[in-house]
Amino acid sequence: MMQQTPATIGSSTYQKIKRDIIFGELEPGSKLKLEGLKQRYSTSPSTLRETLSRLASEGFVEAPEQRGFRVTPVSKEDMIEIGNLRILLECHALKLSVENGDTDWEGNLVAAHHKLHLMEQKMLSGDESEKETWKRYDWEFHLAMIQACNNTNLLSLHAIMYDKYLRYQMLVLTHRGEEAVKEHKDMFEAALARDTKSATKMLESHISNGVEHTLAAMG
Amino acid sequence: MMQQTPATIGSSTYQKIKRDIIFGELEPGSKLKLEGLKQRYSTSPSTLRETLSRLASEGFVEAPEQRGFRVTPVSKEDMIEIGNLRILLECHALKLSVENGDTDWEGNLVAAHHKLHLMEQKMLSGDESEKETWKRYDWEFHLAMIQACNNTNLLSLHAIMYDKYLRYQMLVLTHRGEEAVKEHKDMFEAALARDTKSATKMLESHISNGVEHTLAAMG
DNA sequence: ACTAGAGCAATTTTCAAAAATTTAAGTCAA
DNA sequence: TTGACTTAAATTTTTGAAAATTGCTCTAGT
Repeated sequence: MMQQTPATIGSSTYQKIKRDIIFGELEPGSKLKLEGLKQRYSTSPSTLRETLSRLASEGFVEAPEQRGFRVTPVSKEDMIEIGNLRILLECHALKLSVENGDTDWEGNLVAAHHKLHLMEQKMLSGDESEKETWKRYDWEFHLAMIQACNNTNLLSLHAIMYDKYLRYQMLVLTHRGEEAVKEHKDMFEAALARDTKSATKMLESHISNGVEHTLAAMG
Repeated sequence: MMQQTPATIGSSTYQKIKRDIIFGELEPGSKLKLEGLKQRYSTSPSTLRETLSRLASEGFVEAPEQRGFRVTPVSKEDMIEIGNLRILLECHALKLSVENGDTDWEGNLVAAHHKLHLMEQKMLSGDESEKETWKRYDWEFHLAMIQACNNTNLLSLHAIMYDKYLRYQMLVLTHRGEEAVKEHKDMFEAALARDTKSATKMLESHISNGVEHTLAAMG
C-alpha cells in the first residue's frame, strides 16, 4: 500500500536540525535561540527543546544549564579525537563483520560498493552537483562493511561518530578524489577476500588520511 | 560561598529517572506513561518528554513513534554486547592513560583506589548497607584509571557504557567479593607501574568475569 | 464463533502563554 | 573612569490544556 511514514513533527525537526548542523548551515558555535528556531522550523518551544536535548546528548549541541543551546563548536583537537574513535569502533566492527559475514552480507556489500564507485567516477569527472548523495553512498558503503558485526550497540555508537566526523568533512568542502576511491576499492576487496588484517589496516589509514586532509584544510 | 547548584527541574528529573532505571526501580520493559511519571516526579508532560528523549538517545529508554516511552528491556545478548563494548573502550582508554598519565593522575588514582578498597573491606565483612556508595567508588576508580587518556569524546562514550553495564549488575544484586577486590588491586598496581600490557589484560578479564558472573545470575 | 468497523476512552504529541532566570543597559557613588 | 547596584529587556524554562493518534470495547453481519 506504499504507506508514507507519518513521522511526528518532533522527529522530522530532529532530522532537519541535525542535517543543518552536519552540513554547516547552522554554524559551529552559533547560538540557537528558541524564537529564531521557532520561525525557521515552525514548531513550539517544547518540541524544539525535546529535539535539542536529543542532539545535545549525542554531542551535536551544547546545553549549559539555564542558558539555552548552541551548536557544538569545532576544533582540531576534537576532530582528532573523533577520528581516533571512529578508527577504534569501525576497525573493531569490521574485524567482527569480516569474520562473521554471510552471503547476504557479501551481496549488500557488493551492491553498496558498486553504487559508491559509480558516484565516485562521476565526482572525479568534475560533476560535484550531488555531494549529498555521494556522502550517503559513502555512509552506506561503510555501514555495509561492518553490518555483520552482530553488535547493535556498537553500530549505534559508530553511527554517531560517523556523523560527527562527517561534519568536519563538510566543513572543509574539498574531497580527496582518486586516493579515497582507491582506498575504498582496496578495503572492499580485502573484506570480500576475508582478509581481516589487511582490511582493518586499510580502513585505519583511510580514516586517518581523511583526518589529515581535513586538518590541513582547516588551516 | 558554597553556592548550592540551582539545577533546573529538567536536569534533576533526568538524574532521578536515570537512577531509577539503573537501579531497577523502573523495571526493564515497563511502560512509562506520562500521567504516572507526572505524579511520581511532579513535572509536566513537556519536561518529561525532554528528559525521556535524552534517555532514549543514550539507550536507557525506547521511544517508538506515536506510542510513548518504555524502559529499554534487558537481555543476555545485550549484556554481552555492552560488556564487549566496555572492554573495547575502557582498555583503549586505559592504554592511553597509563602512557600519558602525570603525577596528578597518579595522585587521584591512589586516592580513588584507597577509598574503593576501604569500602570493599567493609562489604566483605558483611556490611552491605552502602551498596550505592560502593558502586560510586567503583565508578570513580575506573574513571580515575582512564582519566588521563586525553580524549573527552571517549570518556563520554565510556560513561554511558559503564552505566548500561551497571544496570545489569544491579539487576542481579549479588557481587563477586574477594575476586573482584584482588582484580582491582592488581590492575591498580600494574597501572601505577606503567605496565600497560598487564593492566589492559587484567581490565579485560575483570570486565569479562563480571559479565560471566552476571549472565550466570540471570539464569 | 469470528471478523470488520464504529465509537469511545486512554494516551501521546503539540502548542501557546506564564513563571523564572539570565543578559544588557542605565544610574549613581567613589 | 571605574565598579557596584537597579531596573528593564531578552531568553529560557515550565506549565497546563488543546489537538491528534492509538488502543479498546462493543455491535453487527457473515
